[in-house]
Amino acid sequence: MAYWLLKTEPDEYSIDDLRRENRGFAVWDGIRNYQARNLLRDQVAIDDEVLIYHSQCKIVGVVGRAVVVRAGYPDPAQFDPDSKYYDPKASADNPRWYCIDVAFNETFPRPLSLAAIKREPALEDMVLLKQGRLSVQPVDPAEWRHILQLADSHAA
DNA sequence: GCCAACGTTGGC
DNA sequence: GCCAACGTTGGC
Repeated sequence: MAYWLLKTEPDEYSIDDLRRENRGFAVWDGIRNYQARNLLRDQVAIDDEVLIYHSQCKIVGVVGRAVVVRAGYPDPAQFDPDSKYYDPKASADNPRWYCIDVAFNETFPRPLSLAAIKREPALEDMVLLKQGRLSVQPVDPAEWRHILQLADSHAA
């Protein structure tokens, strides 16, 4: 059982979009970075828990959480010529990119902003702060607990 | 919109 | 395999 952080741009796809998914889950596709791909393919497992992070927006930060309902499998978008995620170098025999399925769990009463995360000594080693550009990243169990506590205390 | 950081590409 | 050029990400 592991913890992850997934980035998304809310203008493209937000946690509200995830909450409203008719099927009850989203295909987390379009990840086109090898380090993130390796995590999706090799590490992320069903029932792992996920922080949803909004980037490139007004309030940048962790906005809620979700759960992995299907482990890594080849991203169908890479085979679709009409998709912006199409990759002509990928084939069914030799897929390059992987996706997972995630289901909504909760939206925090208030987002935990990046600025607030940076203020927490307990979170100073988060991959988020060390490797800013990775869109799928591991979260340490202690970091996970700390973040949920902060999110709870914001509810008061 | 700017710009720093970082990932990818391609010539050699 | 190096490294410069280029493209993208993402905070501000």
